Amino acid sequence: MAVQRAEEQGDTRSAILDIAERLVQSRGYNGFSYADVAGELGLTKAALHYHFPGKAELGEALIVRYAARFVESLAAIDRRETAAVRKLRAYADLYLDVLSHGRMCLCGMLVAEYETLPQPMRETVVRFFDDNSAWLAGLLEAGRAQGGLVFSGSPEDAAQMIIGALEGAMLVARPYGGTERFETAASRLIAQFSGPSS
Amino acid sequence: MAVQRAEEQGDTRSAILDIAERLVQSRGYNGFSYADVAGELGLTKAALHYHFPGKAELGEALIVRYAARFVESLAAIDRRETAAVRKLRAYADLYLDVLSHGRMCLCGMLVAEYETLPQPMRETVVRFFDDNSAWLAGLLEAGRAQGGLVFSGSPEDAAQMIIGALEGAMLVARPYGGTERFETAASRLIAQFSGPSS
DNA sequence: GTCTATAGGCAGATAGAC
DNA sequence: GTCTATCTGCCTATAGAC
Repeated sequence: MAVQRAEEQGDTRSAILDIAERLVQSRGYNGFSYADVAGELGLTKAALHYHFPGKAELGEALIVRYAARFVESLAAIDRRETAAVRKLRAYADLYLDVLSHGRMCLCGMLVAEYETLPQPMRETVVRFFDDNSAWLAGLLEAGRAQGGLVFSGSPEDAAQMIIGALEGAMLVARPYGGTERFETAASRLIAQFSGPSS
Repeated sequence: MAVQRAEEQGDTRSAILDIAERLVQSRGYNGFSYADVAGELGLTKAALHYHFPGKAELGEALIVRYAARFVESLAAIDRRETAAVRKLRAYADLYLDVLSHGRMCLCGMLVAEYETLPQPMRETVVRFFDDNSAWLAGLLEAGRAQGGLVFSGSPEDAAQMIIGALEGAMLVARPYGGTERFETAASRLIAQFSGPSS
């Protein structure tokens, strides 16, 4: 059955991505190896090279999938929430969900190792932040127009500040365990953009 | 001359630390090697092992020196500035100075790789953040009492939020080059703690 | 203090059988 | 698709000469 073969192929590829994603999010791109992934999956390193020619292609695929899921999550927020403050909270909860699994944001981890990344990975990581910034800036601008959000300066600058604050809060929270540190920081951040009424 | 020998010994040791520090701040602990340092210094790898038995000891020494210098910078701020808002600005400028050399905060980089670090390095990295948090919390508390700073919640929570925001702003700013992104984010952050008068 | 030489291991990657 | 076998290179680290 061609369908089942395709599924199994997709399953192996997905399984590789799942394991590699977790390893990168916890140990970094330079902190994991093909041997690590193969060992967990019960395959050999050579089998991995069939699905991904090299570590650079695997890394690139990781970012592409992660970014696509993030974009979908943003679209889901737009469908689910109407109030700008609630959208902002939902955005922070995306980060919280990652941290609750003991992980760092994939792109936050990779941007730390930026200078060691192959060029294609660099560009895709930066695009992740640009996409996030654009979505957030749109949200902030609309929220200010509607009166639900209050802040000074440009929406773009505010968006970049929020992204940095959330990434940094995740980064520093991890060694302390749990999500308390992040949640406290995120709440304070959101409160700064909430109007006096809410 | 015993004195000169001691100086030269110290010089080599310092030179190793200088190069290794820059490499870790730009490439990460798992992104540099003894060969990199030895190559830049014009020595062999074996010579490095005379000064630092292993990579773990070198890494530990890096954090200890970096943290000591940071503590000294905090003391200098306390001597130089009186207004809490100006101290806060000076604190952010410590981060800005690092970024202006194209580097990430040493401990911000290491905390990303936390799970791969030897235990002694882990503890020293966490202590860096605890020390920063304590100094900042004291500053915030005094500033609020004197009326120069305005914020809600505990000084400790606010301090942790500030540290995370500054580390994250550095992290995300690097691939874009320059310091503009960081400065914009830092200014917005500080403004949030400034009273309406200033 | 620094060197040469070398050990032992793991990295990413490839060839070819099945 | 996955395997075994292997390659080349780099890694951290050590021994011993100078």
